[in-house]
Amino acid sequence: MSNSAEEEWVKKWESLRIFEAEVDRSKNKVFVTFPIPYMNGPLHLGHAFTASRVDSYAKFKKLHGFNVLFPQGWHWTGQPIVSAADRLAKGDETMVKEFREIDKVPEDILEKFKDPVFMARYYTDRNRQAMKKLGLGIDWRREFNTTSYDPRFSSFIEWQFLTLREKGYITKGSHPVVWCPRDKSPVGDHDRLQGEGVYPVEFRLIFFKLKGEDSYLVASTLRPETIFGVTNVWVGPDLTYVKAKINGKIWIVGKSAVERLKDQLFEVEVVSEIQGKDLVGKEVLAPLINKEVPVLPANFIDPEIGTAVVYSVPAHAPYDYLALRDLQKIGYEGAKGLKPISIIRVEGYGDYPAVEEVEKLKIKDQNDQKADLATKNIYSAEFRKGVLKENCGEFAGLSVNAARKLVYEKLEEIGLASTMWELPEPVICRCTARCHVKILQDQWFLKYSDEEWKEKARECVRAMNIFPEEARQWFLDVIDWLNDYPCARQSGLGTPLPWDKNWLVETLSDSTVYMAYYTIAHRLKKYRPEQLRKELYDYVFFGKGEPSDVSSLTGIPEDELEAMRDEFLYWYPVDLRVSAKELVPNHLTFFIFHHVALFEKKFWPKAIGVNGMLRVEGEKMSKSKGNVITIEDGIKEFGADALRIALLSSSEYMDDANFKKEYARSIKERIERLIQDIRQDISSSSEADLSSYDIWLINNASKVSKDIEQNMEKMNVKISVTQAFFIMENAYREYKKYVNGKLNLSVIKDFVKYWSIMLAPFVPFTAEEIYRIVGEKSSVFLEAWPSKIPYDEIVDVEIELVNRLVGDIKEVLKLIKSKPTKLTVFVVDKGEAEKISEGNAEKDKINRFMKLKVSMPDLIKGYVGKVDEKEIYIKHIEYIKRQAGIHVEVKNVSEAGPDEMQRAKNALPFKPALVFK
RNA sequence: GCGGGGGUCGCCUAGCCAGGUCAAUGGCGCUGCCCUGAGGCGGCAGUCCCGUUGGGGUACGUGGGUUCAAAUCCCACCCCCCGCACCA
Repeated sequence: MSNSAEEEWVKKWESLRIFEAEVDRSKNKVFVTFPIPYMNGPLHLGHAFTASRVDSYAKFKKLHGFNVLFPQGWHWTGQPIVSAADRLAKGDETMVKEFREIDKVPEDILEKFKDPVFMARYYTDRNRQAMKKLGLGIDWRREFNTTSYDPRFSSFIEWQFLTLREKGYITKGSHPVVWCPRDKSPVGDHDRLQGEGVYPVEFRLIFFKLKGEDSYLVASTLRPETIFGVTNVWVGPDLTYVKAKINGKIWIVGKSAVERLKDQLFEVEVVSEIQGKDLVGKEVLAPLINKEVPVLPANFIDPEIGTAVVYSVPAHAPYDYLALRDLQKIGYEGAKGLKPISIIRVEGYGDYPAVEEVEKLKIKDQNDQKADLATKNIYSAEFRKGVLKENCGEFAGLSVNAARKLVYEKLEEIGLASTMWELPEPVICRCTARCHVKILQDQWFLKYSDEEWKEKARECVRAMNIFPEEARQWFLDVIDWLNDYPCARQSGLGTPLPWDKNWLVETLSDSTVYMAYYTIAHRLKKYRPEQLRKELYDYVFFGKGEPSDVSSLTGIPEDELEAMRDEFLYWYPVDLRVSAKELVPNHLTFFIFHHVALFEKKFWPKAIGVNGMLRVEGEKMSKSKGNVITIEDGIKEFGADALRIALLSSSEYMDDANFKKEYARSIKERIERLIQDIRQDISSSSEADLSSYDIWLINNASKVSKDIEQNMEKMNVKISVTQAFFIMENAYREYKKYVNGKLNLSVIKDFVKYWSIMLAPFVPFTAEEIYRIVGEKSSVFLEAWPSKIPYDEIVDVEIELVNRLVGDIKEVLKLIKSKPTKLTVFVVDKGEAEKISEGNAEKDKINRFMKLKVSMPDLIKGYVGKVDEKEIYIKHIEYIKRQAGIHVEVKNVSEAGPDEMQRAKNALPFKPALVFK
């Protein structure tokens, strides 16, 4: 179908207000939602995939007489739109290129993109068009965007957060983040040049008192339990260290650690600087074991990690062993006599795992990259299976895992340990600065760690329908795992926190209960934002207060307030929300948390659908790969309906979907051919008496209709599309073959009309087109789903038997080499069939028949001996002849001549014998 | 590492929850024939191996097990994908 024909239908739906949802208490309602997409670019096929699934369900429900609400809003909250605008303003070439070439933004528009709000508005307009063209049945009157540029929506977010705070779900606290010291902001994964997936971990700081001095060399480690194997302490001879007063002690740490310690709320007062080489040679006291060990030089130390002081455990740490070996190789005096001390027993290694690994991997020295791998191997083996040896005092016999915690606690107790956050691997910001960990203070958190809150969320998940079922456990796991979440930011777009206007409600937090806002969004548009006070929402959502009071407070008429309350009570809860699986651990779970926090149980979400991620030609879509296909382009190339089928039938459950252009193209052609064929068939056929084939055709529609009903209830859209489109098409083609082109007009009209309705949820435009061909004038969406199409099983049995016979004939014809001109089909005599099926015949025959029966479909199994097989074949003799391509006659076995009997006697019920001549 | 999902006949994909109707669905590709001036489109047939009467053999990541019977259930292993928090 052409794009312009599709657009005509969009206009028609709008003029008929087909998808505008009004409260109607005579009908049951269904409220479905698709997450608001972020407006920093055009929507792509990933969005189209999920949105089409939602839409199919909505339309399916509508055809079942439900009053359906499917609204849509836009997400503007957050940093990326602002960042993109900034980069554009600075003339960032790759950014310009992306906007021009991938997003296809016209030049005159692009110039204005340095204004982020302009950009968001522009994409919102474009994407609304794209969604309309895709045929989504959205009630556009209820649209909004999520920032202060939509002040009505902002008033709703203010209500939400004030209410959450009142209920005790918001707290203030501090939190470690990956921090860029140059940008002075947290650095997420996507903002990094290097170090993706690196997160803060806790490094233990261990204090080694300098002999004869009142200061401590502070070593950092991930493995405090190894203190029992310490042989020396390493410093970088060329690095600069400082003496600093921290928490009442004098610490000696790398100079570059000072800023990091300060960012982690340590009060640092630098006293003096000291060179690493001046520390070398001193003696320090290892805590807990009270052993004097020397300070030695090493060059593997990264001054940007930890304190630039490392204590040495050469038995279990490859770098330590290598550094020691390097010193001993050059005959370094201070390293003489130092030997690894084995303290951990671990399966797969002897006493000195570090030595073994170094030798196995043939590591040259401490500058060899392979030492990293050796370290990882030992770390992981010892963590999982290691046990502390007898030389570890009271910790002997403990697992490494347990000892790590206990040793640290003991050290902390005696005041000789502390903790700092650190990045285990370098992280480089996009601005090229090296990042470190900063503890942010005075952050606002959503208390997802709250056990009572979690329990309510679990209760909601347990009661909900979740499609597919596998996703349920995932939600429960996420709820367990979830911790307090910082819900406000200081940059980007959004709604200011009502009680602390320096902060903006962040993007995953302001998109959790907006579905409630949809119910009244169109009514709020009549009022000024300042009228939309907390009391209004309290009344609409909680029924709190009197309409008269709220009316005098807000200036909104009482009847209008009641109408809003009515909308909410009618539409809520959300009956289905669908998204891709990437949103399970965040957005969808937050959606649950906020609902159970704010609303009473009857308004908790009813169902969530989760689908896989969409790939294009087997690859993940990304701007850098340049393989992003926008909805606009997809529609232009394939048409909305072909695009929808290609997407909807690309995956089921949580499997990743794969979009292939070639496939979409073939669907486009099929749709066009289908419409053409139907048009032609209807104009060229005429009325006739009802035949078995006619009934068979309608039977197919009947079965498909029921199958789709069952599958759509479980959000199994792929199989439903297959049924509605492919199975129906195949049945139709098969029918034409049976009747040899002589279609029965009223039968195909019925069939096609049923078909148009069954297609409507999936390919709305095609459905309308076909619906029109059978002579209907308005819209297929005003029809009712054909739930009660008659079904005649005996006809299906007939056709199945005929098909089995035809299949056998073809198989034999393929095998025999002679060219027969005539076929006689010998059918078991009627009484005989019953006897065999009752087990009253020759043993061999019964055995063969039992085997045959196992391989029979249930459909025909029950009819053995109960239908007149011979009569059936005679009835369909024309079709059988056509398929066989030779003359065919049907006889009973008892009618076989002597020359035929040898084969004829092999006939079984539902398996006639074939004699070719 | 932790959690979730997967591995099916050249490629993609159905079936697995409720074991027999499974040599296994559909599409693409490929082969032959028809249509066409030719090509595309379309139609028909075929596409694991063997087989002159509808049969047999081998197959559903690998290796075991349960069962009269396993792609389907159980166990172990290998491999792939997706999340893992200040990011939408």
